[in-house]
Amino acid sequence: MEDETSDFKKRYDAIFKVLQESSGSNEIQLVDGGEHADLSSTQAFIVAKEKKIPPATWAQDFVSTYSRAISETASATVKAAGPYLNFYFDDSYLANALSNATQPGYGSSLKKTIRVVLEHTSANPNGPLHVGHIRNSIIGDTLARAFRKAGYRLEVQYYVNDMGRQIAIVIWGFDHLDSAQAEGEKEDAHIARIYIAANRAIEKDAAITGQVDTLMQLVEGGDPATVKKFRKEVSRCLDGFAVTLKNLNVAHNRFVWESDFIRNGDTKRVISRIKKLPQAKEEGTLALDLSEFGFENKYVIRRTDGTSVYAARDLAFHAWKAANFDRIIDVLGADHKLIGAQLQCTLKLLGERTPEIVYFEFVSLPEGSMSTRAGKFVSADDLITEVTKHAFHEVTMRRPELEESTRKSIASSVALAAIRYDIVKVSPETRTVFDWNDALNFERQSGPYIQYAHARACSILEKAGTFTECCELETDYEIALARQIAKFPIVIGKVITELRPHFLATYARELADTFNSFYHFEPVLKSEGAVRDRRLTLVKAAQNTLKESLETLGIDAISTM
RNA sequence: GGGCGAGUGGCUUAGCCCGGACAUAGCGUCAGCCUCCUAAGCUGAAUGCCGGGGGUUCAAAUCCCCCCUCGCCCGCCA
Repeated sequence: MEDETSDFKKRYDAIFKVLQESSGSNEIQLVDGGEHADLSSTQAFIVAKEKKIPPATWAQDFVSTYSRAISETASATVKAAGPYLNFYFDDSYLANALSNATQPGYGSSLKKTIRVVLEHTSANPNGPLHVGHIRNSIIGDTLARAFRKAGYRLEVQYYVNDMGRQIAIVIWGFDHLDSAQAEGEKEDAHIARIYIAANRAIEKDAAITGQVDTLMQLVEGGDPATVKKFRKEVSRCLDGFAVTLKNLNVAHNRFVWESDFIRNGDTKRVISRIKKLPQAKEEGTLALDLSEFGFENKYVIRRTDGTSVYAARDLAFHAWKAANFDRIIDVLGADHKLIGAQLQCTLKLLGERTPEIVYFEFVSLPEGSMSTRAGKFVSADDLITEVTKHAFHEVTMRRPELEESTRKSIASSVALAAIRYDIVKVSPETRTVFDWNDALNFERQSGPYIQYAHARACSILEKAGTFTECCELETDYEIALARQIAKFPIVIGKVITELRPHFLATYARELADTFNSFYHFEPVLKSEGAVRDRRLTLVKAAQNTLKESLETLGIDAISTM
């Protein structure tokens, strides 16, 4: 089990301390050495400035004076490359890492007691999930998996916006339009069809807006018949989402309904607390003046007619999360940045724990932004269907001898890998345009590419039979692979501290790259004796690390493809 | 108008928070590799004023200022 006391961290801290002593500086430079070394330092430049000596000279002096200390406290050697200091861990570092990496659950940490709540997806139930929504789902689900891997107690929630205007429009459509469900039509697609039709009707006849308002008042007032209708259609839409999310290997622990925060009085309670804030302004509406924090507009909490707005329910929801969890994480689209910041600011004023918010930029189509209302979107279901079809075709071309059921099973795993990886690999702040060619690409920088490396490793292990574990490495390819394997627990740690799941996507791809080079240049099954043993050990470690990486990405680690 | 984010080879993309050693990789292009562990693979080549301009620094894709372009947001919607 890796933890705060991991081998890497111990060595890092030891070297850090020596650098502190030797330079007498407050500022210590010690980073990943990349291709140069295990760790590198540019401390010489800092010291050179302070003490007016050439950096290369100081680096040389450091090596002669502190080599011994480095060796004793960090089991590492140090070399000066001009002004740069390069630190190389001794063989035990890779040997330990390799030995850990062959064990099930590699990369997991000790169980932690803090409770984390993670909210993601939370799309309005007015139509199927589309390729924009599932960016939220996949970022959120990958983070969730990384948290669990790191030993956190985690609850994943979906916040159901069941009393919004969009839903009222859907209900109006069901009441007034030809709304029968078509043969074989999925619930969420059915609801989208009615929602789109209702919006067209509203465009033609503005009077309908008044009827929609009436529905909203009825539902907030708790009119039983209206509430029942809302619940029914929202539930049906969620049933549709459940199928999509299951196909994407995305899971939630709890669906939290927005209207519950009206019913249980939480919204009222949070509003009365807000009233007491010095920033509160009651002039018909209840609103907060957050201008001292840089927010220009008023943050409205309650309408003139006494009903609450979304923000009020969201505050109640977050106050509840704050009371029950130690760390709160929300995954939201970039369009929520302003209201997210206002929410955080208000919770702070109330003295509540504030959520950490992960924002992701929009996915658009080549012809422009997506819109459920206008019916302009690529649904996640269609995406899954098309990619699976393509995957089945590819599997059949490559492995015609396999049973059809096996090919189908591989195809669905490959499709899932392609979709999830294609989305999670780009950093959240990068705006993307959905592209069928990218979605259907199963080559390098794709999920299937990483699955393929894993399948190759499995194939070798299956043919190898038993072997004696051996962690003494020789060639450059062996060492490069082991170094990459050793980084896995550090990457998991980075993903959860920085809330950036694409680090893991990049890591898994690099691990597959390194493994493929090793595979190409270092024959395993044809080698003999100790060479065979250590290469098989490496293959086992690589296979297991690829498996753990893939599974944390929510991708099946299949053993043949 | 204000706020936030982005601009990196023909296309896509990492690095930016925390400045350092030849800017990461993919697609596409070109040249190679299956009597050898799955070619969804591997090797090599060409292609970059890291949007523009200033500044800070021994050192800037990275930090600061200005400008340009694009996206999102600025509702008693959610």
